[in-house]
Amino acid sequence: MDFINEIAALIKIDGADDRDVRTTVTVAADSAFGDYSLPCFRFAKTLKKPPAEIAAALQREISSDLPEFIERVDAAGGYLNFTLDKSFFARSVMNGIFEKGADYGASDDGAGRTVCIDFSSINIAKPFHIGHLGTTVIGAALCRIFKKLGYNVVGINHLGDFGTQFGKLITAYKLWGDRDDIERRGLRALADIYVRFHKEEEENPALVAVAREWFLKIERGDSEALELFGFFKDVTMKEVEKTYVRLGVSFDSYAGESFYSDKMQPVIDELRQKKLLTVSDGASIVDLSEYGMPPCLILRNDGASLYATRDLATIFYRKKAYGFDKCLYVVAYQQNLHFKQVFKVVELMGYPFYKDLIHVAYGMVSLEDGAMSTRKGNMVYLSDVLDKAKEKALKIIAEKSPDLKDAEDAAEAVGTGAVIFGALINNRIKDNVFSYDKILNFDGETGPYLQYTCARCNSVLEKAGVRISYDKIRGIEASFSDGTESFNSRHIAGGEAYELVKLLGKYPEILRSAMKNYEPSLVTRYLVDTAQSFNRFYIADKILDGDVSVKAARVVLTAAVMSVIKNGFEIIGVKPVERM
RNA sequence: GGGUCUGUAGCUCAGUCGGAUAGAGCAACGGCCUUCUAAGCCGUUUGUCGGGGGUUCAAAUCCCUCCAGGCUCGCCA
Repeated sequence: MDFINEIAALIKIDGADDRDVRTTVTVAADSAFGDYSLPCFRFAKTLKKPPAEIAAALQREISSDLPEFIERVDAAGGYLNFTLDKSFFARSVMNGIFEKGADYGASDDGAGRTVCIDFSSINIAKPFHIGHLGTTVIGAALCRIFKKLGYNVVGINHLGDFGTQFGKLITAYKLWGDRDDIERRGLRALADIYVRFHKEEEENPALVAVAREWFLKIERGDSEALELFGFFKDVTMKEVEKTYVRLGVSFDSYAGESFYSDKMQPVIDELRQKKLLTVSDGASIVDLSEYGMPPCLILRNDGASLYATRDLATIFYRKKAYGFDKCLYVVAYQQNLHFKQVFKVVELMGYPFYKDLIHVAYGMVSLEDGAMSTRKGNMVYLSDVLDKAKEKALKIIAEKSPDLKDAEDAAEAVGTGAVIFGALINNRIKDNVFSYDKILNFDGETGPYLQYTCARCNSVLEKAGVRISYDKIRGIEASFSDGTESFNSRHIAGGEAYELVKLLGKYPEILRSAMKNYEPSLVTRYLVDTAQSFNRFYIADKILDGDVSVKAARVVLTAAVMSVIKNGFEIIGVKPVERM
């Protein structure tokens, strides 16, 4: 139940409408005050009374007829503080978690609505590096969040599989390529000849003309060119798929740039017909000066299409094919202007759904010694990062849990978990300087910390003789209580236990907020808060101790924590670990 | 120069549609394993919330302005 709304409904203030009251009710700054508060200062003017007096008067009114979910109401200075009935509240939260299990926090808010999410969008024949980590895990998390809230989600990997770069690659391959080497070393071998091309090009500019020729051959459907391009694409997809599997990421569509190469002409025609296209320096542009933006380039002076042209074709195709209610682009903020321009052009073309196009921008990754560059071969491969993280996890396991079975699996989960967590803990707009020291830190606010907490829960539950899975969680409370009591305030008397219950109750709201703000870090951060709270509880209140009913309640609470953490793990793509 | 984002503890960051003493983690130092996983917990220490104005009963949060940094500004994507 929504306690803020329930509480707001109790409060009647002359001259203030219900909405004012509802938006003023807040979560209490400190549990010592209560659970929720109404600061009365803003009503002082209309009521012509000091805030403290208003609070006191409201306190008298409301106290006379308290609903069962409120234990007490206090006036403190200008604040009116509400303390919930802990038993009622805890039961309400626990029941929600046990009844819904894996569906806790789910809703049908998005029923009948479709959202397209364009993310990861790697380039064929180029390294899958740490720069791609952000878009990949943020996009995947957003897909899961929207799905959980009832939306139909289409995850799209908009492949970079079009452009002169492929002409360059074929040229390089014809000159120095070795098919066996490429089959063996994959993207690294392709990167090598690509780098070499750029080096040799400086001394031999004629190579560029050769590259252009090869790209034209691809476009014209020349069989050799297509065969080679297909080969590069196969090599790429085979290799990146392994990394996607490790990250737990999948897509509904891989339609990339080349897919739209024959879908641009109608857009160009429509722009012309709507008199939006003007010619400037030989190029065709949409003038956006009226909106304080540089022009959007549609056709080069040689008539070739551009990035924006393809993005427009993509938008109209997706609208037609999926009928999206929202289309998200999880793309780095370097392209802020590009998307602003393209969306503006859609608006100028007269399509109201321009409002549903959203650029979910995220910060850039750089190396400690500067920016990454494919051409210079200066980059960190994502698969290397995952490998090193696993290796480190394996080392720690050997130290701390030498008897662990399935150490390999645990290390893979923990290492990958650390990497994913690192990309999802901060607000997505923040820049990131990559360092192995940082990403391989497993102490404090990290993925392994969350997994460790999960393993701790699991261990307690095993000792308690409870095997937890979502479908079985429902019976636990019954089997552990002595039959005469259900979850009540005595069981959560310790401050830590109650704080934990409050946090668990917040999860559904966190998911909604993460969706609204396109911000998976809210979920990650919430999991950290919950894990911290559980670990404090674990130390403060010995779980498998005390009388039968207190013990039962604590075990139930532990099961609830594990359930919610696993639930959150599914969202952010971190794998739970039973032992580590 | 225009646009835009960022600026909070030594470092990395939460908190920002205004609310009660500004919070975590890392790093440092000191405690806690006679048994629910010490990848943990507790304690100590550190703040001109970039500067200055303004609005308000109340500002890290809203407005103005300045400063610093990132990104971006026609034929790459």
